[in-house]
Amino acid sequence: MSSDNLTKPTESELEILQILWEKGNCTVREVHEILTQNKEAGYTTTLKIMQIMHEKGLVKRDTSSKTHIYSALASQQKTQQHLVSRLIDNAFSGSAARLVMQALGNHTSSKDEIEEIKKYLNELDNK
Amino acid sequence: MSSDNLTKPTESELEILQILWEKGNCTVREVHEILTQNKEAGYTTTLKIMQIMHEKGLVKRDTSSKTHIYSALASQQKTQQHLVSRLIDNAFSGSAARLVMQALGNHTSSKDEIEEIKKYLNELDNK
DNA sequence: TTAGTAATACGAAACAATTCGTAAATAAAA
DNA sequence: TTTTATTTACGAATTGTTTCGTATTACTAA
Repeated sequence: MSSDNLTKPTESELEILQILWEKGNCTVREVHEILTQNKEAGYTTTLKIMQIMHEKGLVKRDTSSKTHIYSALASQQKTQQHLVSRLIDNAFSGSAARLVMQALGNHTSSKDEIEEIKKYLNELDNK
Repeated sequence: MSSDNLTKPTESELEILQILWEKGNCTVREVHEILTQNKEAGYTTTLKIMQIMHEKGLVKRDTSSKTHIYSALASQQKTQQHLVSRLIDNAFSGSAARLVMQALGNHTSSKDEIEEIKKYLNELDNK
């Protein structure tokens, strides 16, 4: 499958994708500024990874001006779906329920969030 | 932190850990047989990975007889917890609820599983 | 005892991801 | 125009993972 690349970003690539998903269009500089709020990294490192992401088809870029503008090509929905499925298979013996309970148990979720999930479960029932 | 290794197994290591979590004690041969039900791999490859896991402290082994007996040292619970947290931070902007819904929406979960999760959510409410 | 089988140990090759130095191109400022 | 700063491009070093060939050791059966 040629779309394999689209769903298997590395961790560094994921960090960048998250920024692009949220911001839409970004220069390397903008992405780099956000990245380095949390961790150390050289500018050319960020640049290189984004160039590789372009080669892989994870992002597209507008090169009409000297400073290129990047945006995500990999869909947030599909990427998340793929990562979750892999984790379920990989570490939870294929049981989505076990992953869900692990996720809810240890990440402090607000009452609102829990209500939302209940609503969601009821909808699943009615199918 | 020295326990970092315990919670960041590679994918190959996770495959093996899953087997050890389920079976308890295993020889390399046993693990290898199970692994190769799903994918190709040479015996010495499986062996090598298990040896590295031993160096890293992910597994322990009994070497009193020629055929070594391996078992998991990394706790299933802690490893899963760590992986889920990372995924939530990494790909779901920190929202456990979003991950949960993604997980439930795309993995076909049985009615029993869904009931179990509902029960679990109600318990969470009562805390 | 000898031949064959199955195990471990070890090292190195192959591959992928990350990091960064340096050069070249472009644009902006002096 | 000349200098300075910013950007891209490229290549190479580093690190980590996976894979496997080969040697050695121990056990089993002929």
